[in-house]
Amino acid sequence: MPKAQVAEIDLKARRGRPRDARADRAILDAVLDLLVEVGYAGLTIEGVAEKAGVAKTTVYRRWPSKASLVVALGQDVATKVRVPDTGTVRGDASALLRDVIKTYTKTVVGRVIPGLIADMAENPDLAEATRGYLGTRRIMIEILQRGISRGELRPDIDIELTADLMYGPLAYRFLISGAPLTARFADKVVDAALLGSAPRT
Amino acid sequence: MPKAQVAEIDLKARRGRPRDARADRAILDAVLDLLVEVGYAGLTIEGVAEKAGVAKTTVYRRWPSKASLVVALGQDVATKVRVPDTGTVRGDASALLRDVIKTYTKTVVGRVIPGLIADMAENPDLAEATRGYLGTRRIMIEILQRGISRGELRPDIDIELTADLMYGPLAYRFLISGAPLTARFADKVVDAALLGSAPRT
Amino acid sequence: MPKAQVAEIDLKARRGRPRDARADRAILDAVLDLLVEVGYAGLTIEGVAEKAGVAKTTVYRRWPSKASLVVALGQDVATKVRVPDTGTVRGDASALLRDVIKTYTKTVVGRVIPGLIADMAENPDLAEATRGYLGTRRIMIEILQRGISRGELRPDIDIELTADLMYGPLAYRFLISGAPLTARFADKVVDAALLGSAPRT
Amino acid sequence: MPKAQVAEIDLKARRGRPRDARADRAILDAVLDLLVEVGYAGLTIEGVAEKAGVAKTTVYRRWPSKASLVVALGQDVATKVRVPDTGTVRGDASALLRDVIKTYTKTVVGRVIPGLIADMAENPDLAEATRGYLGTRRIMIEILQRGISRGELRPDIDIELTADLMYGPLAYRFLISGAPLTARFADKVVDAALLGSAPRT
DNA sequence: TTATAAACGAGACGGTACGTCGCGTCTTATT
DNA sequence: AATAAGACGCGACGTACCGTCTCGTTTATAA
Repeated sequence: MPKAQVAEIDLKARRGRPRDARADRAILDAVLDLLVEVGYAGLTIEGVAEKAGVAKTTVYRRWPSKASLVVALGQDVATKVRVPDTGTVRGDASALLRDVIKTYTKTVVGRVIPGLIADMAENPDLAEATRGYLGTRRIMIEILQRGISRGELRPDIDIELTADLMYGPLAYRFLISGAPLTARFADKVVDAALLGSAPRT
Repeated sequence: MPKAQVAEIDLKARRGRPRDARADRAILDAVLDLLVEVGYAGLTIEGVAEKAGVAKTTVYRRWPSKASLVVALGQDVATKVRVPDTGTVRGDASALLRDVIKTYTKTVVGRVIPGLIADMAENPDLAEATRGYLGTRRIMIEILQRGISRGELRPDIDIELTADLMYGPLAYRFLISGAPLTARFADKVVDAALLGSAPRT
Repeated sequence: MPKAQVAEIDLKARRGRPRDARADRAILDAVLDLLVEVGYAGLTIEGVAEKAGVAKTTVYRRWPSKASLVVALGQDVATKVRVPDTGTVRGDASALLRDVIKTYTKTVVGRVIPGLIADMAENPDLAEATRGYLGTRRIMIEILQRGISRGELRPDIDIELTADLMYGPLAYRFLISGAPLTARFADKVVDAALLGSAPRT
Repeated sequence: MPKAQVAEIDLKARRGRPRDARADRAILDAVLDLLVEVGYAGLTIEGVAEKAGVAKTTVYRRWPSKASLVVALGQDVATKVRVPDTGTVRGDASALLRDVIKTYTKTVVGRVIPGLIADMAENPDLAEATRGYLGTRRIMIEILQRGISRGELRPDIDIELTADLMYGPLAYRFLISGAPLTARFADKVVDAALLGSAPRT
C-alpha cells in the first residue's frame, strides 16, 4: 500500500468524494497485464488508463509517472520472501539467491528491471522507493548477521561487501553480460563470497 | 576494428554516391555533445540531426535508433584501454577496476549506461554490439590468465567467475544500490575475488 | 446549415472538455490566408497549424485532410448568394452566371477549385460535401422553375439539361480550355441554353 | 513524340552515349501501369523509376515532373480518333461525344484528368501541352465547319460557342456534379447545342 | 585508337510534410 | 473532492518523396 493512503486514513476528515479504491486495483491490475503483454518500454499511462477502464486523470492523481506506477505495483505484489532457514549460512544464502534468480528469469520482474533502472538513474526518489522493496539484499544481510551470532562466520567480516559479492555477479550477468543465470551459478557465487568468512581455527 | 568496416574496404566496389564521411563525424560529434547536455533519455534523433546540421534521413540511413547511435559513438571513441602491467595480478586488477570506476563516475559514459541497458534488454543485437566494445572485462580475463602463467594464481580457478566477482559488485553499486564507487572499494573487491586463488604452498 | 451541426446542438450533453471555438476560427482564418498566399497546392496542414497558433493535432482532430479543411472554410464563408430577380429568366440567369464568373476569376475560389476537384475525384464524401454548398446551380434551377410558373418558359423543358448547358461551358473554359470568362460570354451562353425554351406561340 | 526528340534528330551530330529508347518505353509503360494501379495522385516518380527498372535520374533527364510524364504518355498512346463521318453533323457530333464519354468513363484517362487539371492550373506550359493532344474538341470544330460547307448549318453560327455547349456539359458532369455520363446524354446535348444552327428556311 | 562526352545505375543528400503517438495539463459536467 | 471524458499544446516519431548531387560504368562518336 502506498504511503498516501495511509495518510488518508489518518486525516480521515477529508471532504468531497472519496477516492474509489476499485480504481487503484483496476489500475495496478492493468499495469501488470500490460507489463506482461508489452513490457516496460511499451507501457504507457494512456494504455493503463484505457485497460483499467479509468480516466487518465484518475491515474495521474495517484501516480505521477510510469515508473512510480510500476513501483507501486511492486510494493503491492511484493513477494513476501520468507527468510530461508536451512541451518547454515551457506544453505540460506544459496536458497535466497536461487529464489532471486527464479524471480528474474521466470517472472515479469525480469522484463521490468532494466527499464526501471534507466528511470532510476534520472530520478533519485524513484531509486529510493525501488530499493526499499525490491531488494532482498537486506534479507541476505540478516542471514549473514545470524551466521555471525551463531559463530558460523567471523565477526569482523565486511557484511556489506559480502552481500555485494553475491548480488553483484547476478546483476552483472542479468543486466550486462547476458550469461545464463543458473542455480549452480548461485552456489558458486555463495561459496566464493564466503571464502574468507570462516572463523579462524 | 569492427568487421563491418573491414568488409566495407573489401567490397570497395560500392555503387552509387558514396556516403559522406563528414556526415558520420558531424553526427557522432553531435551525439556526444548532446549526451553531455541532455543525457541519454533526453537524446533525440531529431536533435542529433539538427545539431549535426544534417537531414534526419541522413541519420536514419546510418543508424536505426538512438541506442545504435550511442553504440557507434562508443566504438568510435572507445578508450583504447591499455592493459595495466604492475607486476602482480592484484595490482593489475586493481588498476583496471579503478579505471573503470573513474570512467563511470567521471565521464558521460556513466550517464549513458543505464539507458543503454534498458534498450539492450529489448534488442539483443544491440546488446551484442555493446558488449563487444564496452567491456573491459576481457582485459581482466587476460590479466587473470597471465597470473596463471606466471604461477601467481592456481591454474584451476574459475576465471569467468572471478571476473564476475569483480565486475559484478561494481555494476551492482552503480546501477542498483547507488552506493559510492571508490578506489578503495575496487581494492576490497579485488582482494575478496582473489581470496581462494593463491597457489597451494 | 449542415446536419452535423444541428445534431451537435441536440446532443448538447457532450462530455469532456468542449472544443475551443477559437481554435476553429483561428484555423479557418489561417486556411483562408494561406490559400491567398500559397494556393491550394501549397497549403499544408502543418502550415495551417502554425499560422493558426494551434497544435497540429488540434487541426487533425477536426479535419482529416487539407481538402476537408478547405470545404469547411467554404461552408463557413459560403457566399449567401441572393437569388437575382430582374423580372426575366434571361436577366436572372445572366446575372447569376456573371456572378459566378466574378467569383471564379476575382477571388481565391478560383485558385482553389482545380485542386479541390482532383481531391474530390478520389474522395466521394468530399465531393458530396463540396457540391452541397459550392453549387449555385440549384439557384439556377430555381430561376428556371420560376420561369415556367410564370409562363415564360415551356413547362416541358429539361431543366437539368438547361442548367448543365449554362454551367458546363463556364466550367469547361475555366478548368480546361482556359479561354477568357467574360460577362459577354455568360450572356451568349444563356441565350443559347434558352433557345428552345420559349413557349409555343 | 516530344519536341525534344525531333530536335535531337535535327542536331544528329550529338556526341556521347545516345539515349536508350528502351528506357523511354519502359518508363511510359510503367506510368500506364501505375496509373491503373494507384491513380494519378498515387503516382510517384520514384515509383515509376522502380517499376521501369530504371534510375530516377534517367526519368528526370527526360521529364521534369509527374504531370509531364503523364502528358507524354498521353501523346504516346493518343487515341488516333478517327473523324466520324455519318453524313450529318448531328450524327458526327453525337458519335464523337459518345466516344469521348466512353474514354472518360471506361479508361484510365478518367482517373487521370482531375489530377492533371489541378497541375495544369499551376503550370501553364503543362496546360498548353495537355490541350494540344487531349482535346478532341478540334475535331468537333472540324465537324461543324464541314456542316457549314455542306449547307447543313448556318454560316454565321458561333462555332466556338457551339463546341463549348457540347464539351462543357460533359466536363461539368464528369468533374463536378458527378451525374452519369451516358450516350443518351450526349445526344441530348448535341441536339440542344445545334438548336439554333439550322439554316433559315 | 584513343579521347571525350553523354547516358546510365545506384544511391546519398538536405528537405518538407506526412499522420500518429504519448505526454502532462486543462476544462467541463456528473457523482 | 473525485471521476469520466476528452480537448489542448507539444515534441518526437519513423516514413515517403522530392529534386539534386556524386560516383563508377558503359557506349557512341570525333579527333
